[in-house]
Amino acid sequence: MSEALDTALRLVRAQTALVRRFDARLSGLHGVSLADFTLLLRLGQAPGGRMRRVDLAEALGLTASGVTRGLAPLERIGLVTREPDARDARVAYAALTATGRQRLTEMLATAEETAAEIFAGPAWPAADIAGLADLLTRLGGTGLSGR
Amino acid sequence: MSEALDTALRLVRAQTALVRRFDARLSGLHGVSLADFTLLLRLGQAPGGRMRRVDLAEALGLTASGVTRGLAPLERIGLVTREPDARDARVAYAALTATGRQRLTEMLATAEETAAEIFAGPAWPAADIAGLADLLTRLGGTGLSGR
DNA sequence: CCCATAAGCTTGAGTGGTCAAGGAGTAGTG
DNA sequence: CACTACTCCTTGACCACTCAAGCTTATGGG
Repeated sequence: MSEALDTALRLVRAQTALVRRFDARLSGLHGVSLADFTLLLRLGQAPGGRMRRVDLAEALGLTASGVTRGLAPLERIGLVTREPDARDARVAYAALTATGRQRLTEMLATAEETAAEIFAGPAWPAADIAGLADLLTRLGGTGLSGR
Repeated sequence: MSEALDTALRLVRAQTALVRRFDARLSGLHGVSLADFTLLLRLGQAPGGRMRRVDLAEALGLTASGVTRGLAPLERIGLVTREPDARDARVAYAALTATGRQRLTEMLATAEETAAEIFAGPAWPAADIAGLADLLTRLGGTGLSGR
């Protein structure tokens, strides 16, 4: 088996472990999944705390319908609201509410902790973390702090 | 946002892109998903082409029930069979059939091609692919050619 | 020998996503 | 101004997986 295929499969495998770890922490402390958190985080990074659903989908690597479905429960619990666009009646922005923004900063703290634990220890000097981030960026996944 | 968290989220994002790409190719040419392929590949690497479901689950990063559900359609189309264990009546091995083994080698070829495309170009010297594989291995996902 | 506990597997219910279809609105072109 | 083609979003049907519960078989200690 080629190194390339092996690497790709390792990445897929590593992801499931990561996701499980984040999910456990986030759902235990805040009742949200990693997917929920990522969605909120992305909103939080957008100007005005709001984005069109289509752009959210692109940023998260989901389909439009995935976003619709993911947003629904977050609206129900009041972390996100739906806002119309004055110019274009087709678009429905997803916007962080005040409590959404507050809860997000709490979640962010535990996500940071979790990430720190994952990359803790002598096996993970800072340079390697940065190196990994760099390699992953080349893989086409747009990432969260770029665009 | 810390580099660690950013890296973790990038990895998650990169995975969805990778999976989509493999799924498209594999399902187009062979009618299987990446998950199916990985399962078959793992079986193919095991001595005798067979494994206990529990071990398969561990190797793939799934739960036991995930394996049960994933194996079912592969049994239906005759790529895998169920084999009892002489010593322990609880265990049901999953074993590649002859046609399963043959189809697997075809799938492997297209998976290799896909991986090669993904890591093609000057952005991906061999050393970086190996480096990425190494970093991913530290992340706890057991990978497919070790154990 | 019997029982308690544990291992291996499957099943029902629920979740989180996909895809295909469709409704509503916008924009460009004759 | 009308039509066509496209964009944004949602919905129904489905799929892949999880968790919790349960069944069957194994095992070790009294």
